[in-house]
Amino acid sequence: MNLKQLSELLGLSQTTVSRALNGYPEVNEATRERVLQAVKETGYRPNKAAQRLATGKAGSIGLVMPTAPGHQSDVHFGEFLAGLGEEAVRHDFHFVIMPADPDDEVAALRRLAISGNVDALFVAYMRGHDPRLAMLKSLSMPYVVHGRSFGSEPDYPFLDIDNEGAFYDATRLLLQLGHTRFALMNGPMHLDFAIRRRNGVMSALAERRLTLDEDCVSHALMTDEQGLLAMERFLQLPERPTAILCSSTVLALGAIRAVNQAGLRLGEDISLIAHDDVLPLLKPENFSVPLTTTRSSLRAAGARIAQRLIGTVKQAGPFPDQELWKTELIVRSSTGPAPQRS
Amino acid sequence: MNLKQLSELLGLSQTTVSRALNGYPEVNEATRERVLQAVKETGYRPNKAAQRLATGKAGSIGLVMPTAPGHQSDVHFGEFLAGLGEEAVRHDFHFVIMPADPDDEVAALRRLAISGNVDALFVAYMRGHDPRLAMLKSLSMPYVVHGRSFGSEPDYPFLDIDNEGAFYDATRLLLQLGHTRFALMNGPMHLDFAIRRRNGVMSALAERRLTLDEDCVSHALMTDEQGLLAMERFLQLPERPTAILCSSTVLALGAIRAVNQAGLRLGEDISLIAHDDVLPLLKPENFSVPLTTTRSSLRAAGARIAQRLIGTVKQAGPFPDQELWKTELIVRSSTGPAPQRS
DNA sequence: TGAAGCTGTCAAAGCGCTTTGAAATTTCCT
DNA sequence: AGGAAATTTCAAAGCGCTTTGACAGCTTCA
Repeated sequence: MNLKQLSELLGLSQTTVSRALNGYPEVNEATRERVLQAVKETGYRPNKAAQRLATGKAGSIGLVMPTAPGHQSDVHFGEFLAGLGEEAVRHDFHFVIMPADPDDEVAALRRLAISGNVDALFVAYMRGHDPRLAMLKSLSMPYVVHGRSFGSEPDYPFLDIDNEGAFYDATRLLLQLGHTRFALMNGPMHLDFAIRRRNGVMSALAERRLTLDEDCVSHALMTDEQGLLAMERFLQLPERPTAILCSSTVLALGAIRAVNQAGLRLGEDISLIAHDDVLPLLKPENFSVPLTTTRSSLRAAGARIAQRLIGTVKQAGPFPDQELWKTELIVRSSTGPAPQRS
Repeated sequence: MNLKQLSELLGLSQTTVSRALNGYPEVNEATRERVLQAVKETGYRPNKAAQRLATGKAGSIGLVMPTAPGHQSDVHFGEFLAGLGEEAVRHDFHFVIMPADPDDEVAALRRLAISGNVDALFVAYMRGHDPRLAMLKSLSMPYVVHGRSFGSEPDYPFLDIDNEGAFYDATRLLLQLGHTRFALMNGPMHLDFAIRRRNGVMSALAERRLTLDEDCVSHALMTDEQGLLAMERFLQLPERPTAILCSSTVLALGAIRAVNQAGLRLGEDISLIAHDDVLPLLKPENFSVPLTTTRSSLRAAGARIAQRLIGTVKQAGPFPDQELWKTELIVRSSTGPAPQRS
């Protein structure tokens, strides 16, 4: 069933039917009713590809999903998608996901943009000096970046959390508790958030003339296994750190296992603060020792970005171009005063 | 840059250029070279919407993502997507994801199919007597169901794991170890896999004239929090179960926390077998007490389904319509002989 | 009563691509 | 050399929708 058939059925022109459907004012209310009724009866749905071709609008947001055989999937991606979806479903938008090798991100993003399949782009997994930025600017298609790109001029639309501030505050809390030996369990080194979090830690330490030893930093995928491994390494250091900053509750999971296995007590021998993306499957308050965290909902960020993107496409008023969300520092039991030097 | 411009630039007709691009044999090799060269120089990309309109093929797989404010996102969804993506990227396919309220799945799926945006559908989160099945059959669009629908005639293309067999085997192992008091920590009751796993447990128990008490079954979202809560409930039962079957390693995470908090030892006081979807963020072998599991890679299932779907769209040979994958039962340390009756 | 202004409807063009069927050109065979 | 066959190219139609510009049919007002 297409427009033509429907209009023949009604004895109207395609024009009128189309207008009736799209809410144009110049069509008689009675006629519109009749059309709407027929749509219900026939189950007619406009062909999106044709609509897209005619209007240039597709009602969709494009994103690139990094994937490859052996490439670990990322919980954060799913959670973020849920946030995007929550908002998109309200506006009858959908997503076009282009899977791409992580090494091929720039090209994949360009393909997606040029394909004419999407109205706007969402970009994540930002790196330092990210090469996608230049391409996006040349594209004349709305986009929002989740995160930022360290080292690039911040002249693009983004939504980010204050990673540096979060880890600065967390570090200060631990300093106030008397800790002096710190370790950082971070995400992959090339990613922007990892760089900023590290900087946050370092600048808080610098204020006390402390430094972060190379041995006390781990950059790795954020899985519980990596958390376990990193923590085991830290614990074997001659000068064992007592304060751990951790880029994800998933990493913390493994880290805590290592702490337990070493016979140490969390919140006493070892203090730990993790960043909490508010993943529904892992609540910091339910850990056997509830976790002190810096918190910011990944899902909320997704919903907000979808809102901005869809709003821009629909030309529904201006949106702030750049948003920096503060994180909350929530103190629970995994942090405590530094143990007396043994 | 569109086809017309490109062909004018080359002094060829649109037909010839189109054919050259799409690998038709009736075009001179020299001409094809020239066209390919021009494409490189101009960066021309065909408009997908137009292609879709003309051919009826979109190069995309559609799926519905259940979402709503407050609706928990699901790790399994992301992992599955990674599997689909891994295969799709090889064939230059993409995904169209339609977010939809979980109560609106049937309608959302139909909208997606009729929109003309996708060539094939992937359907998950199957329920008992799933109403989507009838709709899919009426659709004349290829689809593959992940899972099955308990209570419906299995006359549709699917890929499923042998949930019943997995939990039957797991239960038998525990029976052989002398356990008699069982509990099952399952996913949401209406979902097909939950029904089958429960049946697997019950039929193994029935062979020994044992039953599964209502109090010893929990149906809930598969998060660590629900695992914790369910296990706490089980542990307070007057006749405490000693053998726990668990539908996910994520649930197991919480469950084990509860076991520890109760001062019980996993693998001694309590034996536990969990189903392992091979989520990259949670490896059963890294648990403080490595977990005995039934294993089947969700990601591999995703890749296989993508393969079938894409193959069907491209008419690349017939695929088996129905696949039932066996799971592996991997014994680690979380299972042990039943403790002596105290 | 006729010009002017609304309303509601329509025919047709156009979005960028593929594909059909025909035309132009080249190659082959007798 | 002459005609058939094969090769290469093309013009035009069509995919299903939106939108422009025109046109009837009614009101309205001087």
